[in-house]
Amino acid sequence: MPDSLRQFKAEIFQALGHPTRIAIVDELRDGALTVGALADRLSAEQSNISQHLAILRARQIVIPRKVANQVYYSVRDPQMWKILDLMRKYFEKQVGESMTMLEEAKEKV
Amino acid sequence: MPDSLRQFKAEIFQALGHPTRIAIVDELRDGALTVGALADRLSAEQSNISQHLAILRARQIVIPRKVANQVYYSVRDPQMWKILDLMRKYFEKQVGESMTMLEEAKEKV
DNA sequence: GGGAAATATGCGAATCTTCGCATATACTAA
DNA sequence: TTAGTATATGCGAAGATTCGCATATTTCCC
Repeated sequence: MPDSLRQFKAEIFQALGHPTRIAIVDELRDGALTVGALADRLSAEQSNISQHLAILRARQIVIPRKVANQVYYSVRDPQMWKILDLMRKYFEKQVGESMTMLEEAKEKV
Repeated sequence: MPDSLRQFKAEIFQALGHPTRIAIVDELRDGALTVGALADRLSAEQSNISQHLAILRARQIVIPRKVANQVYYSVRDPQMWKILDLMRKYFEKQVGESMTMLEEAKEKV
């Protein structure tokens, strides 16, 4: 794999490597939202959300659309959902396996 | 989405958010490798690779198998490849769109 | 047991991240 | 223009990451 691809992947992963940013991307599933709306929904400081959006924007994960006074953010590429959904499946599988291991351990007592 | 899932996703993404760790996971596609082999292939310090492996291990992305003197690492869940592959597709689509935009910009000159 | 090889860990320096607060900027409406 | 709302940015402190080097630990072999 070329270095450039690794670098790109790492940057995207890193951008997604924060709970608040995951939450932002998730909130945008049903369509664009303003910064204020995001801050409300996530109970976070406006400046904090704005900073996280700046990171997502820099990686082109999210794009701004200015309407009058406000800025609507939306996820640029719907494929991003697929990545999150795949990660959810991964999570469920991991949890399932952990449960199985716990059950097996219990039986051994 | 529950907070726990967000937290989990963020932790996995963050673990993948470094070029060296992407490279490690990629090198393991064809099977387990020892720490030394990884350090060789990636031209990195042994301790550095070991530290990155510790991070991947903590997130259960990678599992160690001790054989005599050495430790073979392998990726725990093959679904991890799917996530990386999806990210590659995402990359290719993004690059494609950037190229298109460049072309369009060129035509306007 | 003693020495060598493979891996993990401790440490400190440099860098990066994250947050809240204050403030700048952009736009609206009167 | 002035006041008000929405968003972005600057700043500094606290904490996290990353790296190389030195060293501890484990295992092997003689």
